[in-house]
Amino acid sequence: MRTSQYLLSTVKETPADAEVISHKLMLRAGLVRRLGSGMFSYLPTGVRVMRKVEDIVRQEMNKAGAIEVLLPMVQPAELWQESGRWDTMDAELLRFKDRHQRDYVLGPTHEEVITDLVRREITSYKQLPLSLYQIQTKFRDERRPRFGVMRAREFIMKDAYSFHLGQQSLQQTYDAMYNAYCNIFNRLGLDYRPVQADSGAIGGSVSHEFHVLAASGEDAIAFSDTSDYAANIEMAEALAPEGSRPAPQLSLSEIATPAANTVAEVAELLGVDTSTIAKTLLVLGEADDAGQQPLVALILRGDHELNELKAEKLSGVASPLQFASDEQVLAVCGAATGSVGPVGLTVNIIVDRAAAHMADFIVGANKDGYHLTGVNWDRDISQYQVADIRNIVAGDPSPCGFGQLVIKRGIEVGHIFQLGEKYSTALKAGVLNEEGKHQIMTMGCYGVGVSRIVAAAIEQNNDEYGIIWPDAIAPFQVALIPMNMHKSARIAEVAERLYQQLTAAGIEVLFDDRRERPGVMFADMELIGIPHSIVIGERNLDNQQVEYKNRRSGEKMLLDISNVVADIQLKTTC
RNA sequence: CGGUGAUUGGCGCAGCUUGGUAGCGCACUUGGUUUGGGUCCAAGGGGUCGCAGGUUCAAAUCCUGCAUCACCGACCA
Repeated sequence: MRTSQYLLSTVKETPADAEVISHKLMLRAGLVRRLGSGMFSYLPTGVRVMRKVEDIVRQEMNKAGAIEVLLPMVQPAELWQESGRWDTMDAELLRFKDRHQRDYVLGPTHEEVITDLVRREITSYKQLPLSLYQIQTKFRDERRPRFGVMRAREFIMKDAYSFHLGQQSLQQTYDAMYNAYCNIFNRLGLDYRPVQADSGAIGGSVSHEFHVLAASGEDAIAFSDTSDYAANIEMAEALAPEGSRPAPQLSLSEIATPAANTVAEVAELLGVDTSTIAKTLLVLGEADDAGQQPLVALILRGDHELNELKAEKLSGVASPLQFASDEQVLAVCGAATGSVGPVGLTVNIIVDRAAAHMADFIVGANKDGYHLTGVNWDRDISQYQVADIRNIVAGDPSPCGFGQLVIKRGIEVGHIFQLGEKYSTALKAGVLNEEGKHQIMTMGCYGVGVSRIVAAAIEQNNDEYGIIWPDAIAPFQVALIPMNMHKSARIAEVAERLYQQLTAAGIEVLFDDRRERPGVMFADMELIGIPHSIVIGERNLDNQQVEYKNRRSGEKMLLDISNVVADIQLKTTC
């Protein structure tokens, strides 16, 4: 490609609305332009990168035995009513009507459509297992789109769905997909981790997320410092502290804590560490037969945070988790939220494992402006159950039994789920099994955020001059930069010749044939992040040489013109 | 959805307090100059100042409403 016949669209100044580095660089390097909130046009360079990512994903999907399809983005509401998600999904599902006033949705995901397709096409167990995938545009009406294409409303996703006669078959495909995902991210040249995850609203049980590690990531991931264990921070189990609980030393007494309502305020007032205080959170319990929701008290150590996901999974706790109102708190314990405590409380009490290990601790006195000190389990509070309801913190022992947890941030670029029969049951998608009986299929689903990968790769690979693409997804492999070609016939001749030779050898070259000064060319090629560049100048031409420079390492060397193609082939393949 | 802020040429911004001819840098066009790291000089084109209403002799500027966008949070996963 010649720059004179290309749309470079690089800009010097960063548009004001970009916050994260990938967004800034995607705008400056001419990869995307914003059309509206969370919607982006892809310029030629952006498309080239996206195609590279798609090709790798496509190859690995095919290798894993999945077959490519293409499903409509506009989907009739009936299917979503049939699965139940028409009612359960919130405004993230974009709904609209056609000219006949029929309801439609803009597909945020395709479980409904694929399950409908498969239930019509597949009738026998002999046709299973079956894996289908597509690479296509999705639309999710995010409440707050941000970080450029990283959390856009319209984005490109690879979504695959597998259909099985039973769990064992699903597990096999799930494992194959897991490996395919590892292959994908290895080939993309990204620093990533598979982590255990919650399956959330999509449904199902077993689930892994694939995260690209980056400080700007929206998700927190917990890793063991000595084993392979990695989990979404919401999923990581907080183990009970080692050893037995210390014996009570102090007797129960009441202390005035005027104007101290938070754990931090109480700790400061009393001159103690927040870890010696137990905080009591009142939430709604599960509705009983009469529709009443009794309150439930959740007790945590003062320095720990409630994990809402863990809490709402407990029986007796309402899901989604809902905190008690001020009136409800007052009615149950006779004090405002700042002074609630478990002593004498008549509701069900669920204690975090770490909090259950405390002795001689401090709690609210259920009396405004007072706390209790020297509180001890069993002696002062007899009825309670213990559960894991907190977020893990760095330094906690790893649930796998090896090492301590460290917390890093990641960008979720892939997510695989074992869906089970959630959608196949709702849509009555079954086959005749070996006994000739109708049997509901078991499903898995597997997503890769293609456009998000582009941004994530930039988050991980950039410097003060711009993007540094991994070779596998660079828009061009080589930048060919002639110095003042318009003034030197022999530079023009060498440049043209190298361009022809490299292109003929199947190498993607961006030949900067603009009549620009050298500095402009260098700056643009570095901003775009082309991994290898060749500078042709009078300086080295007398020796029949050109200069090579590596974008990532900064390594420079002289290449003989006669060997350029072979040398570049070596550098781009290894 | 709550909070904060923004909206002036393609991009980045000033002007608004104190109403009176719409400006700067980049980019673009033309000529010259320069040529191994975003040259320099000169000339030029391009803006109903987000929209609607109000106040005023006069509104980019003051008032009211609306829209759009971004950031923080919640939500989602």
